[in-house]
Amino acid sequence: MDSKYTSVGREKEHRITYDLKVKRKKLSVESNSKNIKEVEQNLCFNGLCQDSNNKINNSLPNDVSEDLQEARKTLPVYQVRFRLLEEIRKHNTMILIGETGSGKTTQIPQIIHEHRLEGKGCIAVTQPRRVAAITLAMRVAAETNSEIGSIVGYTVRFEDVTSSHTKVKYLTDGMLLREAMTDPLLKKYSVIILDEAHERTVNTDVLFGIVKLAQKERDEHKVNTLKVIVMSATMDVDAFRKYYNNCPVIYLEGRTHPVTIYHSKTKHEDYQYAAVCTIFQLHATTPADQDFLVFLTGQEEIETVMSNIKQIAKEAKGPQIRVCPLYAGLPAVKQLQVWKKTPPGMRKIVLATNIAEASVTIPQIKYVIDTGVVKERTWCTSTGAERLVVRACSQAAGWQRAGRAGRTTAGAAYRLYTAADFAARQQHNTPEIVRCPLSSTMLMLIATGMDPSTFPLLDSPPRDSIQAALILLKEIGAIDNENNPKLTVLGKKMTAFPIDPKYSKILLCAPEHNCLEEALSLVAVMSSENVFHTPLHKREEALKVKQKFISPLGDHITLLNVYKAFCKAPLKKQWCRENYLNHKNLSYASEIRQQLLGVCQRLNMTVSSCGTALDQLLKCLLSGLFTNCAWARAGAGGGGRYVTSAGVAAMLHPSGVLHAVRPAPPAVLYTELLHTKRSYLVTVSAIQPQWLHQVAPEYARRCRANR
DNA sequence: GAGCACTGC
Repeated sequence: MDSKYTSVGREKEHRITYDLKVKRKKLSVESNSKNIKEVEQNLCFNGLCQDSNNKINNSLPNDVSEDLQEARKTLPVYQVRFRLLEEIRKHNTMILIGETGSGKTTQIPQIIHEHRLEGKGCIAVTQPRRVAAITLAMRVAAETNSEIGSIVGYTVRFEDVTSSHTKVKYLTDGMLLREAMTDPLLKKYSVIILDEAHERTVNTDVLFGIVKLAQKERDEHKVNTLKVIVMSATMDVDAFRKYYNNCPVIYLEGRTHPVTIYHSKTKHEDYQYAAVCTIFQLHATTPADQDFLVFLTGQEEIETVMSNIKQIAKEAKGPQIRVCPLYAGLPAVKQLQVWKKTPPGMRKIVLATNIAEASVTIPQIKYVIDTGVVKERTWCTSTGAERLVVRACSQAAGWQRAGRAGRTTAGAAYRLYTAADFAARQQHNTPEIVRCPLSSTMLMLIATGMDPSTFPLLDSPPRDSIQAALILLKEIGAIDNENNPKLTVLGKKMTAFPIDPKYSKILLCAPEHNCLEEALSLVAVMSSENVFHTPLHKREEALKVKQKFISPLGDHITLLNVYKAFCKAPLKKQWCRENYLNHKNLSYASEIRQQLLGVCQRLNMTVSSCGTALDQLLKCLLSGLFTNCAWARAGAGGGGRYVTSAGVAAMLHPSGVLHAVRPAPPAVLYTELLHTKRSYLVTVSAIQPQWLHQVAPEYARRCRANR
């Protein structure tokens, strides 16, 4: 609450209007800005451009398939289908660039299937997100007038809606990766379409390589040919072409409404402040039915700006305002507010994180206010510490954000940074694979029979990062050595679990500690997202209700208590609301538990409970997380200061239950090392130092030697 | 005594 804005609010009589006036001058915008439409048109060639109209509408009436057929015919893709077919026939690999609304994702699989280009095989279309895979499949099933799960189906985690005669299958890229672990040649597919390639998720990047190798090998061994189509919005086409041996690139026109871009003339020191000023400047001059979308970096920032807007709105001219926060950690019920229509004469202002950039679409947005920043997670190879850093977003992200103003009508985007600033930014987001931990990915590659040192990646991660992942896998016993890694028996079992390898190690060790029952619950919760929801202004209350779950043993047992209580609660949604817990994430954890239990049963593991002997569970946790130990620093007065086995000085995070405990435990295990203002251990439990010798003797000896 | 962006199996 200590923001600069609060002080503006407190002295509102004489300051708000003054500041806004000043800002109004400063913020006057350039009108010679680019128009997204123009940019799109410049991208078209090859005679494939047609002007047309289309939108995948989620609320489509599903009773009239004739209408759907008519709608299909108006799509840009439809107009050029024969030309496209010819290209697909001629080439086994191609890149297809198409903007939003070109219809590429729904139509191209259908066109291929209508002409039976897939032969006896199946057409796979990958998506980075579950919802997209599901809704696209449903749309295409409706268009082909077929039952979902027959000709057209989808596969996502927890859900497989396909059958033996499915020919067009939408699936998440993670799902196709898992299939590749049992069949690296992906023989059941004759066409694989990798969609949203520009997002460059780890999974898509790995798939690029898997598919490339599968194609080559199938060619050499005369197995049925594999056609690969990489689809994307604008992206680094040259790099992609090179990667795919100079394959052809085809451009399709999309259909969005024109969006006018405005840049600030001067640099703003404080983008939150500039955002609030811009909001009220637009608010005073535009009709109430035109909604705003503001891009911010996170929960706290959104909450601060929200309360500032509410304060200023009491004084400001213009229509009534409804402010809607939107971030992933927000309970689903509150997220829904964003899609609720406001009464006439009331304006909706959505304050969102990156979630609104691609994951969700809000209709009726007329103005986008882009602060130009994003919060990004980075990771340090040598210490294993993670950082959340606010940094300038890429040009591609800037265009993506601006495009959100042109979904329903022509709109405008206000960039709170200068045109020169924009031009100086990096063109594309840094691919995730070069900035995240790779142990899961490496384990998966090895399980698929790939050699991590020669596997073709479009962008290679730092050598350290690969090395660190292999060392960890060796450490937890998943592979036999780091240089020419082969899976061990344990490692093979680990790959059966769709979770972090450290967590699968915990589960695999649980039977010998007699605590698989508890380990399953805990690993499921740890694999889900944060279950605690702490709104800024209700923090005290949220902390108070948390008390009843707290275990003196630490955060892990506390999480277990939360999960157990959740399972027992009869009215779960209401119970979660009362206890400041996130229902969505707890339900997700319970689905994960179900899935993990299935894997354990297939592996014939004994599911038993340690009852009140929670030491057993902590030892078991340690057997997977033994590289995450920290020891209290000798002589550090007051306690709470630790040093990790990698030698990083860190403190217990104040949100943890051990934070207030005195004397501080001499040794702890932590789930996460997070660097913000200082280094903190997050999600921590106390351990007996001798446990480390029991569960990981070799590692313990080396630690001792180093300390 | 401080704050976690977003996906996925």
